[in-house]
Amino acid sequence: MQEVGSLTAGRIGRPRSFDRESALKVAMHLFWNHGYEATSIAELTQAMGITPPSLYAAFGDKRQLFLETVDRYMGGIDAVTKGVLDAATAQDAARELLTSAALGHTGEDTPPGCLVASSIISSSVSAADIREELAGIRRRMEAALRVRIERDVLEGILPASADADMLAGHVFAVVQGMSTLAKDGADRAKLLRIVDCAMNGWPSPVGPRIDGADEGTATERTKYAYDDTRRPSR
Amino acid sequence: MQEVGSLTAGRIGRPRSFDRESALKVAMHLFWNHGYEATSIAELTQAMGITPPSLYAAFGDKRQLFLETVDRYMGGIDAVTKGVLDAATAQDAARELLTSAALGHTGEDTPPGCLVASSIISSSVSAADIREELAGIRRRMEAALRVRIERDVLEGILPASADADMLAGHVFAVVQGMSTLAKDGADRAKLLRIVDCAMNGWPSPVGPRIDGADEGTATERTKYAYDDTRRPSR
DNA sequence: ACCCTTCTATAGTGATCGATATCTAAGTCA
DNA sequence: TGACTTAGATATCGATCACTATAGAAGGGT
Repeated sequence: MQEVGSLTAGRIGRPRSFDRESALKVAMHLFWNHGYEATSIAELTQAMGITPPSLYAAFGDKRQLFLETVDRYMGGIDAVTKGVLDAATAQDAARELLTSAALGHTGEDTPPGCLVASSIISSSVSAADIREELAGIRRRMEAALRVRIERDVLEGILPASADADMLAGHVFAVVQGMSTLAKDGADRAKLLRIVDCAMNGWPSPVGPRIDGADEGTATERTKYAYDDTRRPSR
Repeated sequence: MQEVGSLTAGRIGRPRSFDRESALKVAMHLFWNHGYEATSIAELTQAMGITPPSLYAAFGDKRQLFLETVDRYMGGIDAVTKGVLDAATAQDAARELLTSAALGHTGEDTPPGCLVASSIISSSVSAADIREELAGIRRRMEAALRVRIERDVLEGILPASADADMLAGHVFAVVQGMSTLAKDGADRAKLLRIVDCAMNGWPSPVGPRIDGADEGTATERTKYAYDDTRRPSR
């Protein structure tokens, strides 16, 4: 996904006259607003201030451009899964995922909803590969959370009756659903209360107290400073 | 939405050579699979076994055809909201909504996911009205559940601390999210367990026992017989 | 039988889709 | 400065989009 030539100091030939990074950001916002298929090359080039040949030369094609915006949006999917696995408890990881989603879906300077969630639904036959790619991202994140939950069960932090598959599935169902609600106009406060509601169903910890475990509700923790250059969640 | 002439016994002129009802069912399945925008007139006419002029004569245009399939899918939205308001308790209504959704999203003879949820996301500028129509359907159902919850609070069945807006929002976030999970291959058992997880967060009833209130979990209640001619949920 | 109405099929409307061939402008190197 | 390399702009590609004008086919009413 990285340009080869951009690493070399002196490029021969005419240098690019637009900023690739800011153009990518514009494209991300467009995809974020309308989804993958509903965003046309014409819209993209107009908003990015470049012509179609420049877009194709710089980003490959529409598909690659979209996947690159997704990668930028996620801040690297590994960052998300790593955050889940590194959380103090599985419950913290779940709450963190949900809260990040609620905040990310209602940013002031970003379109409502989730870039990935907005594009994962639409499924014309030609975009089946895009859909599968996005589904894979969600599955990897869900798997990370599931593994984290199972670890807590093994360590006795969560009761043995805790169903990791169910809990992780529920979390990502809520993440996905909050994106739609945000697109329909739900504000940040409502989403954060939904996060609290979603976390109410978690089994109580049974083990010893965990250092650094955060038991505060999402609505108490609106202290996040969010920008759209690095987006840690979907 | 009903044809005027179909009510009169003897129609002058050549009668329609295809079954309107079964053609509508085919169209519903296509929209259900790919969403509103990703389903083309060419796909529709081919699958329905008719030509474009016949489609437009019988159903108006693509938009009206889709809205008619949605109406058929919901079995009339009033049926859903009435079911919510008539439930024994708000908690029963919520569980019923979630269970119906989990079952409807994983029917054996129907596409995975939800017809409405699959089309509510994709939002090209030209389909903004469709999107708003679907969002209105969701909002009306959510409002019905919210009213039902507030009634239980007033009657002392739910504690005064119960947040109706939050609880209703959470339910429909899960409904929406389950549709995506189903499209990604989640099976019925997983969705039903997610329903149980979602209902775990509900506040405990504080009032006297309600006759007919059902406290069973969704996974115990897989006894539903589902067909796709009447679809009570999204 | 005829007329009249409606349906169906062929074909094609302009618009837009993603993607490019071609040519010119604008730079870096020797 | 001249040779080389790449970016940008114009124009357009074939395919597909939702939709329809036209004309022939097929039935009911009398």
